[in-house]
Amino acid sequence: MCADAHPVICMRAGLRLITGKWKAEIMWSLKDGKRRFGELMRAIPGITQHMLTAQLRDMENHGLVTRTVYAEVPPRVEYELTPVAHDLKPVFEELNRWAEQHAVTLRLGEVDDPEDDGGPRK
Amino acid sequence: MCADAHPVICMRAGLRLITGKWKAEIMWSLKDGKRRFGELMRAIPGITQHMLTAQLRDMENHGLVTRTVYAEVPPRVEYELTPVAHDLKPVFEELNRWAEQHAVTLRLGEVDDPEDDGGPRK
DNA sequence: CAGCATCCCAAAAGATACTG
DNA sequence: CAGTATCTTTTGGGATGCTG
Repeated sequence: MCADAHPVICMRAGLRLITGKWKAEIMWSLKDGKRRFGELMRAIPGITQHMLTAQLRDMENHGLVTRTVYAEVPPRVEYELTPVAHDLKPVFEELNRWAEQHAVTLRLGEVDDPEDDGGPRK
Repeated sequence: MCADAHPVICMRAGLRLITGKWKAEIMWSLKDGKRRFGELMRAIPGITQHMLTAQLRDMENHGLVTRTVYAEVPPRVEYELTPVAHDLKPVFEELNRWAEQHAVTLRLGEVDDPEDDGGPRK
């Protein structure tokens, strides 16, 4: 279905699923269990409602998260990673290892957004 | 320098370095050794000169490939992965494993480009 | 609370033509 | 051969306002 082509084609398709400015952080925020929409907003500084909604929908369509709506007032919606998404853990672990190991060489500090709100880096 | 923030921030920065429609395929084409510009063009169907040049320059700036120009006529330029890029192998291996394992669930066949040139799928 | 709708901008990617 | 230079298109991302 995919492996009949070069493996790299399959891989590239997979890579696209976890690509996007916020997907990694969303998954990171969900790795320990369910989270509500508002919790995610607060857990991910800088993201807008629009983007959070969009990326969650995207991930939902690709089977990476489940969305559960509770018929209550006020409304409550919970998101949770699927087993498939949890299976990505080794990928992220390897990536993290690589990124930290070569952070200096890669000048990772300069790669990402200059969204420095003036506050200290923690 | 990067690990002082949440690990996910560092990882996201690293992820951006290998993100792009062609980077994975370029690295794949270079994994067994040096290649000339024209060889890469032929090895990566669909890529344009413009994009190949741009991505190679980008990767060069990030220390993922080296570019060697030979003063000959006709000109010859060879590209090669750096050790840092080779170190990405485990990441790609895990990603590939994940993608192939869940190809059906993720419907990876529908994710990527519909660049079906009319020929049969293999 | 958890969104959707709308408009807008910037970055990524692609087409095409030209060159040392 | 291995690129540059332009231009156009596509995509991703963001700001703001409204709503069940």
